[in-house]
Amino acid sequence: MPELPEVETMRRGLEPIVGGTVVAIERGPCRRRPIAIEPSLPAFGRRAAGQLIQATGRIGKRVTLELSSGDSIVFEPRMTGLVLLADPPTQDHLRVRIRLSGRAAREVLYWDRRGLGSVRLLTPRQFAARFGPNKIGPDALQITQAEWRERLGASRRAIKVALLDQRAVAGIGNLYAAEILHQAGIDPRRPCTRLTRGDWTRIADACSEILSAAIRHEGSTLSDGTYRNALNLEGSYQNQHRVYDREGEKCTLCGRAAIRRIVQAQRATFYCPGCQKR
DNA sequence: CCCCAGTCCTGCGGGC
DNA sequence: TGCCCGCAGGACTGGG
Repeated sequence: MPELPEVETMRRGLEPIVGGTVVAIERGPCRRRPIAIEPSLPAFGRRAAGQLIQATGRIGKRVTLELSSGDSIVFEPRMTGLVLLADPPTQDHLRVRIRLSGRAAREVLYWDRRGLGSVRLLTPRQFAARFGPNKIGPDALQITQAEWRERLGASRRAIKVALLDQRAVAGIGNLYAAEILHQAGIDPRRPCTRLTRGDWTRIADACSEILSAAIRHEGSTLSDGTYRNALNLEGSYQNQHRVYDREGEKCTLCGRAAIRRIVQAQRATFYCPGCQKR
């Protein structure tokens, strides 16, 4: 968390600042260990100041602002980062403030409780090096059925583990991997090599259905309450989860089996042994 | 190619 | 009731 639906919701919330101009970037009041900011703030400010924000974008789980200079501001929220146009949840974890001029919001804030995220200003060359096709796979909302098979079909890894590989497909994290496989009716431990053409079709369909439904609900705000959209409002897709964090509960799809929790690649995996076939 | 453990970090909830 | 420990997992690294 946040994964593709949450990051896409953040991006959409930033649309009002398109057409605005960057005035300055400065550190927020947070006095903990600083997050990764590149280049250092003075250079960041010199290069970004005066630039028009031409568009918002998203690369997997990162939000981007495309500047008229060709440079991009890239926010990577990791576990607890938020990109905000509204007041942050606390002042204490407010890391970066980007002041703007123009019709809409006066500033964009980057807030991050755990501070694992980053804010970067990348030249087109740096952008291409970090996010080229050899570094990051097709977006989970764009990937075609053929690409699913081509990119993952030969892997001997368990399908759940492969879904988390951002070089294979970009944007899926632990929560949505569980929900997608449940919807597709596939056991998370099944090796990719043992998936049939029909399985890949169901994964492709489940992926677009689950992620677009989650975007419609503005993402999932879990019990820790961290995730918020750009206006600091909670999402509601957590109410639609069928397996994630529901260990022991009866599956709402088959109505019979209890949801199980296992560990794969050091991460929790939730699935329904009744609905999801090996 | 793939796996595992460790790293960053904070807040919380389980257990005693 | 209070305190400590372990867990949450996104991206990355180094060793096997």
